[in-house]
Order: sequence, then C-alpha cells, then structure tokens
Amino acid sequence: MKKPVGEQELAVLRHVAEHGPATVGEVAERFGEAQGLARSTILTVMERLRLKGYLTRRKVEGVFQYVSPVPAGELLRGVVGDFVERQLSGSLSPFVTYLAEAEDVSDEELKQLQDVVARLRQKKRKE
Amino acid sequence: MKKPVGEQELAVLRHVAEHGPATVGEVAERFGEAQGLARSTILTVMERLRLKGYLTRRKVEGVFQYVSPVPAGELLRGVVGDFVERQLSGSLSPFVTYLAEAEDVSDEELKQLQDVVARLRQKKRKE
DNA sequence: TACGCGTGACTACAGTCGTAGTCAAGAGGC
DNA sequence: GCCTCTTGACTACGACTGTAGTCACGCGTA
Repeated sequence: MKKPVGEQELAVLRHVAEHGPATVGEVAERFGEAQGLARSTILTVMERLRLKGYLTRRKVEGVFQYVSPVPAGELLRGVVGDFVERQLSGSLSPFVTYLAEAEDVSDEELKQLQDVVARLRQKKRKE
Repeated sequence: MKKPVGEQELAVLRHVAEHGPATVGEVAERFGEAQGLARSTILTVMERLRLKGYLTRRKVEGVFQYVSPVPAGELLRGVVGDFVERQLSGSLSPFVTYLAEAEDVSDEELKQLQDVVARLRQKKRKE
C-alpha cells in the first residue's frame, strides 16, 4: 500500500496536489521549466506516480488531466507520518528536539504549535 | 557534504551511534541477526557509511571498531532537519499538522513539546 | 604444520529514482 | 493533402541502495 516516493517525485506530486488538476504539459511548463527539467522527465515522473497510485488521470478533450486523489494537506501529513515511522521508528522525540532548535519558526507556525499542545493536553486529561 | 543515507543504512548508523563503538561482528550479531541480515550485508552497509563519512573506525587488537563521530541525538536532529528541508521545502506546518493528529504522543514527549513552545515564545518576545 | 574460524575486501545483482531521448498518433494550419 | 506542434508511450542509462556470496588472510589449536 505504501509505495515509497522519491524526493523529486514528491515535489511533483505536491505541485499537482496543490495546484489542482493539470496536464503534463502544464506541469512541465510551470514546474519543470523552473527546475530545469525536460518535459519527458515530468511525464515519466507523473506516470510513475500514477502507477504507484498517487495520481489519477482522466481524459478531458483529448488530453489527460492528472489529479491527486488526496488533498495536499493530507498528503503531507502522510509523508510526515511515514518518515516518523520509517526513519525514526515511531519516536517523536527527535522531531521535538529539532523543533527546539529550529531557527525559522514563523509566528503562524508557533501559534499552530501552541494550539496543538493545548489540544493534546486536553486529550490527555480526558484519558 | 550531506550525502544521502538510505533507510536501512540509517538504521545501522543509529544502532552504532546508540550503542557505542562496535565491530562488524557485533553489529551483525545484535542488529543484523534480529533483522535477518547476513553478516556481509552489515559489513557492506557499514563500509558505505564510512565512505560517506558517517562512521569512523579504528583498529583495536586486530579488528576494527566503528564509531559514529556524531552522538545519536545530534544525528537524529540532523536527519529531521534534512527531511524538513528536502521533503517539506523547509516548511514546518505539515509536521505540526501531523502532530495535531498524532495518536501516540507520550507524556514525556508532550512535556518536551510544551517546553519547546515556551522557549520559542520567549525567543520571539526578545526579537 | 595443517585446519577451521573470525574478519575484512571485493564483486555482484536486482530494484528504484532522476533524467531524458525518441517515436508514433492526433489536431490544426497553409 | 502535407507539415508541424502537442501529447503520450516506450526505452535507456547511470547513481544509489539493499542484499549477499566469495576469497584471502591471520590466529589459535589439534
């Protein structure tokens, strides 16, 4: 179920998930060109993603529209979860340690973080 | 400088970093056997890690002792930082989102997290 | 001294990923 | 009707990874 996704593949997948349905040509133009990637490269990557089940496509007026079946947010959450599971064997501590020394935490992120902590405490209390 | 480390490689590296200096034989016995890996596999992996600079070795009474030049904690922090950078393009939000729905946050981790938030707020205020 | 065992170096091989060229078919313009 | 552009399928190839076999060497023991 959980096929691994390469770094570049993920970048493309994110692009599609975040920018809605797109054709290969569009992705190649917007994303690929910016990264200096050939159209055929984008095509290959997207096809691989499709084979792995991370993208779906539908023919619309002759060309294929690719879409991510999962929304961007969920996608990233999954990626993080996967990472924690695989590389950190499920332990969150390293992440927390990292956070503690992170330089570039935005106000927005900090706020989110506070909310999370609050919610977790709430949950704990109930148990 | 930042050579990529595979998943299995990281597992071995962590083992060495967390259990102190060890010979290939020891790692193969303790870690490899548990994972069903052949001694030669462990050897290969450790040599690759050495070539990438993640392990150092020293001959002690005929055999090589391998050590991680960075302590386990720092190592993991680095791995996390790398992940955030590469897969999340530096954004912490996905991680925070993930945290928000994490099931298995231990008391210990939650406490750490609270401290982190407190410290970050402190830092913000000073700026 | 000959043999077996632990150790390390070298070699191998398949799978995945990043990257891309090329070819064939349809669509539109001249 | 022919040429060109866009699109998609197929093929390729090198790097990296996971996994392991095998060979050679030194040490201790029979």
